[in-house]
Amino acid sequence: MGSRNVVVMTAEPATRLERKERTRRALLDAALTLLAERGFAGLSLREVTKQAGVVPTAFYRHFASMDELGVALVAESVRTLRDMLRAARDERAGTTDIIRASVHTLYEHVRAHEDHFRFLTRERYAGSGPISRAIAIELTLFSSELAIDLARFENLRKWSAEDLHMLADLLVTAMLATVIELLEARPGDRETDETIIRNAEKRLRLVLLGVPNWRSRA
Amino acid sequence: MGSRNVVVMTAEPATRLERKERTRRALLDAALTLLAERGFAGLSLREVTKQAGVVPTAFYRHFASMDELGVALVAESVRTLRDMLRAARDERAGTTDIIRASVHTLYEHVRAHEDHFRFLTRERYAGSGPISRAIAIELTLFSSELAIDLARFENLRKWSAEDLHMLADLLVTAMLATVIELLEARPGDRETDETIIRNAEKRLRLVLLGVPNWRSRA
DNA sequence: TCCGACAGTGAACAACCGTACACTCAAGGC
DNA sequence: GCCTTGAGTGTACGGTTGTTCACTGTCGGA
Repeated sequence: MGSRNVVVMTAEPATRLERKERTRRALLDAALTLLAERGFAGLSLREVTKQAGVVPTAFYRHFASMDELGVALVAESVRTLRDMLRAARDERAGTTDIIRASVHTLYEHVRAHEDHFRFLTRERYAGSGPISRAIAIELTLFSSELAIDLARFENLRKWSAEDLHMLADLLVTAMLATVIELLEARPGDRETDETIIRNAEKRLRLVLLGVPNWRSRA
Repeated sequence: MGSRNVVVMTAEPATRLERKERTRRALLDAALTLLAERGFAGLSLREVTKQAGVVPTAFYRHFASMDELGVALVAESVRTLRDMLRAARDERAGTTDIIRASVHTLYEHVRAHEDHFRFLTRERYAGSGPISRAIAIELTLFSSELAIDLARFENLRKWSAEDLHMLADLLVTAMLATVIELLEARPGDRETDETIIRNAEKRLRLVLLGVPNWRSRA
């Protein structure tokens, strides 16, 4: 009560563009906060602005509609996802157990950006709106990037592009399932986390076990 | 314009319970219809009753809240899912290509009950409400049933229960991914449908290819 | 130094929401 | 044949929603 506010604002707002960017961020963060316990469809413009500490009409200075705010969140969340893929590339370079390393980077990134991952996984199929569409597009791109990565492996050198995409999609789907399990786990439950990780590794191991024997059909 | 109404009501409603059941169905069907283009969170009680041709307050004679209506929809949709599993069991009994047969039954059932499958896949992660919880529980049960089925196969005789569940989960996840692809496909596009089916078969083939070489670790 | 641009304000609106309440009127047990 | 039960009606309410409009005050370029 007597203590100062927890969030300390960087005292002087300097330039005008910085001010604007700051409330834009406040809006995005407000939405992300509210999205912890509700789907995007359950958010109202007024709620978000209230949470951001701004009057409702100010919203329109930054976004034309809630959908536009949502698409911005997609872009932001996808960046997090891409960062993870890059980190996975780097991290597995030094190790022999690629699966273990990949799942580990996944785990770390999910725990560090729960809100982004929650948003992506929840809204992916939530409706037919612009947000689900945007996520679908970005996830296809993401899967393609992974396919390119996969093409470098010895076992996969002579796989067709189509089969590589199939494999990449399967891996992405499995990974996203793991993400959801992690997000639904009771926070701080170390034991559950390890079970989920072990399961994710098993799944990947099983899938990749089939790779050497793969013979593409018509 | 001059023609009679398309839907012909079975003229006399007979008993009172039947009447009640009929408007209950009307409410459920109204919801399913509206859910074709919106998420459950985007439905309002008033909308549903209007679509059902009933006054808003009549809703409470059947459900205490929209959530309760949603849970009823889960039960109904899960029944469809279970019917599918049973059909798959029967259908694959006569064939050698189990994968092809299973994917085929999946396809037929999805196309015959698009609304149920759309509801399940969309609302599965849509939030943290009673509906998502109900779906999660039912899907776990479903996965367990599949695991029991799997245990009968020669290749899987000596797999641990944990590994069987892992495999069942993986298969369910892959199947649901196929369902979503089918639901998102442009209706009536035969070519796209076949591509999706072929892809689904490939995915399953790859996963099951790893089975003979599986060695469970600590 | 002045002046325009513009991020944020505050009041007002029409539309919709869930729900309470008093009601009608036909079905079905006695 | 009467009387209770209860599915469906109609009105009314208080609250929330998205969006409009005219406004204020300050930052930053001329």
